[in-house]
Amino acid sequence: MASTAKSTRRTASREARRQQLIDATIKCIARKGMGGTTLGDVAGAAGLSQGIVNLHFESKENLLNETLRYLADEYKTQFDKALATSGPRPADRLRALMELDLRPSICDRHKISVWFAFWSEVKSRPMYRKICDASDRHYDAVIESLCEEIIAEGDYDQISASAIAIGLNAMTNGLWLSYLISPKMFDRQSAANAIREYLRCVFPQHFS
Amino acid sequence: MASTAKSTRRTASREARRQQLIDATIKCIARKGMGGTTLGDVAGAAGLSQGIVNLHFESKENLLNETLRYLADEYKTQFDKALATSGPRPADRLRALMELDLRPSICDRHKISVWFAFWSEVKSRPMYRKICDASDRHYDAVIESLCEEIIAEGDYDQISASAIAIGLNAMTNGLWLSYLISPKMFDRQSAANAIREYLRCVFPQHFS
DNA sequence: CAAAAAAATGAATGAGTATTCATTCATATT
DNA sequence: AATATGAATGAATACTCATTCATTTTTTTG
Repeated sequence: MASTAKSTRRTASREARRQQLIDATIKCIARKGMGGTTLGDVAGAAGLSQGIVNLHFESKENLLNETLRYLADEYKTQFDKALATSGPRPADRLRALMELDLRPSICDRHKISVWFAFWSEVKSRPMYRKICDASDRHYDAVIESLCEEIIAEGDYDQISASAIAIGLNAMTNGLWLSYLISPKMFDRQSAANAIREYLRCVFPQHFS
Repeated sequence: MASTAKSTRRTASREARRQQLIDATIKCIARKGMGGTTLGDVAGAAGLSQGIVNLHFESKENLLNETLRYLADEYKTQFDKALATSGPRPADRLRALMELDLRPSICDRHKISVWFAFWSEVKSRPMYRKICDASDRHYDAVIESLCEEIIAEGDYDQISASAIAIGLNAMTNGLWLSYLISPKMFDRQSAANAIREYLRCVFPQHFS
């Protein structure tokens, strides 16, 4: 069953329980899609009872909002950490960010399908857009300023940092989609190749 | 409306009715998301009655499969046409394909959100994957062989046609996502810039 | 034109689902 | 040991939605 391994406690702190339910939600959306996920499924996956989600989250809508917020926070944490632990040179930092998106903990088919589930409803649920938009702009800005530094360092003329940043960001998201649709054909390896080839062509002095 | 202008006929050919319902489905998914779309909504959007979908499609599952198939066919038609009407040189043909993905009839926020809705359920609905996977591989193969021709033509060393094709494909899909999430910030213009910049760096002799 | 066939309607059905709430139970406090 | 607290349960409720089907409307056929 699902409630295993945790402990023999039947009660947990409010925060622990909420996190457990968010984890279960992610698992269910990956397995059955956003539309196919019921509160019963979520409670079941968490090894808990029927009414538990409403007890901790009031409504399904709220649970989904919090789940997206968790995914966004989780990504931001890893993003910041990747930047913090990377070398000082802008090329190293950019490389670290690109590697981040292909790390197994992030480039995981289950999680990717959950991201797409939320993205697909961005148009009908303003809250989803709000959460995604804010983060995305931030990542774009960071990558763009790294590109600017690299351009300033090297002998690169007539290259638009903004266009490169937008393209890089788009490429990583698109590679996730390829992996989601054709996991056999587009593994992490070929995705890494595509990004490496891109960086090699744009910034030949820095990436070779 | 869809069936208007023709005549006062209240009945339409089987094919016309099916298409009308598929159009209504696309409209509903764009407006309310995949999960929020009911058969009542679809019938209403088509200006027809409650049971109409089951009459023409047997089941909701069937309607959704056919809708995805229609989207895939529609894209394939435009893809083939773009290739057919483009110049003979591989660089021109590649440019034509890239422009295709940014054409308003394809890079339309409603339609994009529907694509994402289907993609997000690829993992839980094998049929969706089957439909998407086959087309995607074909487009990748075409783009890859164009890249190979371009590489053979020019003085490009150590460039992997496969990696470039995968990257290009991923980038266009990713740009759709950016447009979906931040339509104000990522318009067609900046998307076109990102692709142009990429091609300029990879194949400088052909794209400048 | 009459009869038969086909298309469309929309009310009824029943399965499924989010939400509520009275009750149970584990834990902490006295 | 007795009491208090609030987490958790799971049956009951209210509601939504896909599907069915008896009936009506339209088209086709002989």
